[in-house]
Amino acid sequence: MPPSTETLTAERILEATEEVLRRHGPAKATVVDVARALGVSHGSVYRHFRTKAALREAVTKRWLDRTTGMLAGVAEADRDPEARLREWLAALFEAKRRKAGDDPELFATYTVLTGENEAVVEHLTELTDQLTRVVQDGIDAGTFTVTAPATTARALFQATALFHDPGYAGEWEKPGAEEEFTALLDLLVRGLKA
Amino acid sequence: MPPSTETLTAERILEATEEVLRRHGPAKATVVDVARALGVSHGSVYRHFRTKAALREAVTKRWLDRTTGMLAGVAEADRDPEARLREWLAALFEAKRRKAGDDPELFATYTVLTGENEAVVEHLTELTDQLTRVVQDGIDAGTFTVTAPATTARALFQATALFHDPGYAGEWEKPGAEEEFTALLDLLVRGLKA
DNA sequence: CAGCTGACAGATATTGAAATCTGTCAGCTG
DNA sequence: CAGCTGACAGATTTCAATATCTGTCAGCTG
Repeated sequence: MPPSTETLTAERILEATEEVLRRHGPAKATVVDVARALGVSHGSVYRHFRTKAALREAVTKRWLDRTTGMLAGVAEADRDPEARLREWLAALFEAKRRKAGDDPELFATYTVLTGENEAVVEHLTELTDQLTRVVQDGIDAGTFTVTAPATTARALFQATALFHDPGYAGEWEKPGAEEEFTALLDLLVRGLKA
Repeated sequence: MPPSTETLTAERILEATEEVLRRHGPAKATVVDVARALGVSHGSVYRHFRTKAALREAVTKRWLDRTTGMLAGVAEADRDPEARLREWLAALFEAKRRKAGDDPELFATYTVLTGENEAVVEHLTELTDQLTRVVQDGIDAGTFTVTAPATTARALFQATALFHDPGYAGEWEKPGAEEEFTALLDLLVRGLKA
């Protein structure tokens, strides 16, 4: 609507794309819609993003990076490793649950987007790397008695998939979910400390 | 094709339905197809199953019960609880992986069917009940030091979702899958024995 | 008369023609 | 001339007409 006199930047296109996705959903959001929202021709959008897929990937990466950044803070906090591990996994669960609960349609939109992207692979790698660092610290501190931090971190991440994989979003608001998460976390921490 | 002279039974209808599902897939398999395969009118099928959904549910239940029965044998074997637990989870993973690998289309068909049914809830309950018995035996034998067998069994089942939930079937044939499964199982068993 | 048939109404799926979208590019504009 | 436009070809989506399916039931058949 606002034809705007500002220069057309990748950043402005990404913002407009998010808005169009929010309004129309992943199936109906078109590059033409994005151009219209910016008051430019769709050819201009293709000057900044080679394909529609590249544009969607960039928006997805942006969204995933917000979570990654938030969790990095929790992972690096200067506390004892067990508390940090518990806090990190709880923060991941809580962040996902909040997003899914607050705006289910937008969450569904991003679930579709992450499903069609390769960007999500890097994201998962980054998250398990953060977890690996926490596990390593726990080993160094003598709290955890496991030997392979990277393998263990992957196992922890996979074991808690039910509480962060978007495919299970429907389970997150059920009554016993919090208790089940705690029970699982307790079992895993027992395993780490042996 | 064979109009058959035998009586029309629920069992024969279920077999024909499985065959039609195998041939046409879940989206295109119709009650008319099933009737045609049996050489009867579709009205006759409705004499045995009130709705198409009921028919599909019966076929699904049948399929799920095969796995449940197989695992019951593993769960009841007279061995030490830790070995039984490992064997049970490995058998579950192996059974799913084999089904998905041998006939991906049929597996996809049943994945759709289980997704639309309530029958799957009972199935999951039955499986966690089997696991609970193994955990209980482990506690009784003094091998496992956890306290709540049912809660722990649910945690174990959820933690291994990546290796039995059809949604992750694509991961099962990847190179490191077996090692990741073992790593996770080791961590969980450590937790049980504390 | 128990069990099956086939016609029927309303719901759902298929189809193909028309509309829209993606990605390109020659040329316009400031 | 750097950046934008708008027309275009081919791919994809939409939409409405048509066909098929689901579930019922009155009546046929052995």
